[in-house]
Amino acid sequence: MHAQHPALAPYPYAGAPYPPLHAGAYPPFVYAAPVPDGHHDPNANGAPQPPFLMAYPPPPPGMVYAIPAPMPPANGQAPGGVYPQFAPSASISQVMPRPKRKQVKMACTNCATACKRCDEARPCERCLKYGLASTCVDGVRKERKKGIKRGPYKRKNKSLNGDTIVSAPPPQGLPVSPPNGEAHDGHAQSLPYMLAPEGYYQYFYPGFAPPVPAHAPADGSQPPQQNGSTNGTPSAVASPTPQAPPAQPPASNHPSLSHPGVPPYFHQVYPPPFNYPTPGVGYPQPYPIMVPPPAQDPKNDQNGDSGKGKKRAHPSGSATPATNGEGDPKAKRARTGQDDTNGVGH
DNA sequence: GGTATCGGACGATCAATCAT
DNA sequence: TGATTGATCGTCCGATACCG
Ligand SMILES: [Zn+2]
Ligand SMILES: [Zn+2]
Repeated sequence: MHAQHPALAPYPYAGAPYPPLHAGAYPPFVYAAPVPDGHHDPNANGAPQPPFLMAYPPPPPGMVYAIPAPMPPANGQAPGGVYPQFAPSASISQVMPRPKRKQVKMACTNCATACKRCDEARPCERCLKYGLASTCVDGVRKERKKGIKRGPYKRKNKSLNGDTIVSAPPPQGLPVSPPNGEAHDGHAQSLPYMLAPEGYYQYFYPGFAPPVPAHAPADGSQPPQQNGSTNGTPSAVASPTPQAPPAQPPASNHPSLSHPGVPPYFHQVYPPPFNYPTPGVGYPQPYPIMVPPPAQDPKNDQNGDSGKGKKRAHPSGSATPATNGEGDPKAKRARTGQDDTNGVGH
């Protein structure tokens, strides 16, 4: 009930893995390249003129920028600080990576059951809020299956430029994985255009010609994808540098690069600004033009989830897990290791 | 208005593979 | 043996249903 939504508040809990939205230090202004859409007036919606001057939006809830962040309070709380990133939009999505969602290592049983965000604290925020503190404990991770055969791997060699050359696997060794080469969801292969500084993730702006010297397109034109199907999907662009992000556990602290006065994003190529008029003024609505078309490519949807929303399976009239599924939590997570639906419970 | 439900995307982990 | 790949498992977003 204490809706603490500053401006687009993320999550209630303070120990969040991502830094607070500080007005001043955060969103610098950046330019988003005009949408190369050829025809169809971009301003038709009242969107700003091409060289959009925008500020970085506040961290979308649960999202984090995949770049170093100022260390959190260090209260033994959230493991890592990562900067929130922003949700790409249609045009942007072509080159933009999507914001990364940070997850807690282990959600408490209540949150897990309810499929809601949890936090590191033990009576987690949510449980506290709903008075479930007493039952707020983390569940038990099931052990991963072993002895599963896998078939040949595709090797991705990298050139100095960071291009990834995928060497196709044996023609017939059809592995047990999706034929498309795509791991499972859209986790596309990364395509490093420009190596990010150590410990940083790779990021790009759409249509943004990075200050790359001459041979920019890294020797010719190396199509970003290896699957050839996703024409530059968001996720296809940046992902943690494929080759082992050097000095940092993917999820957390980013040691170096703490420039006193200069916010980290300055050192880093950032995701395109979403469309926010001005920071601190509340965020009315993103400019329409940036909004991606309804779903087409399910994998491409905004936050990853696309056409969500479903009908209730059963009238909750029965043993509905009281306040968050304490009722029969485990029952949901019955499935194990299917493949497609990922071990999702429910 | 709030909370509950839940499909499915996405993140993180780690065993199987592969290169050295 | 170390590095890399990719499947598995877990988290949780976000739409919808239900309830007071
Ligand atoms: Zn919790
Ligand atoms: Zn809890």
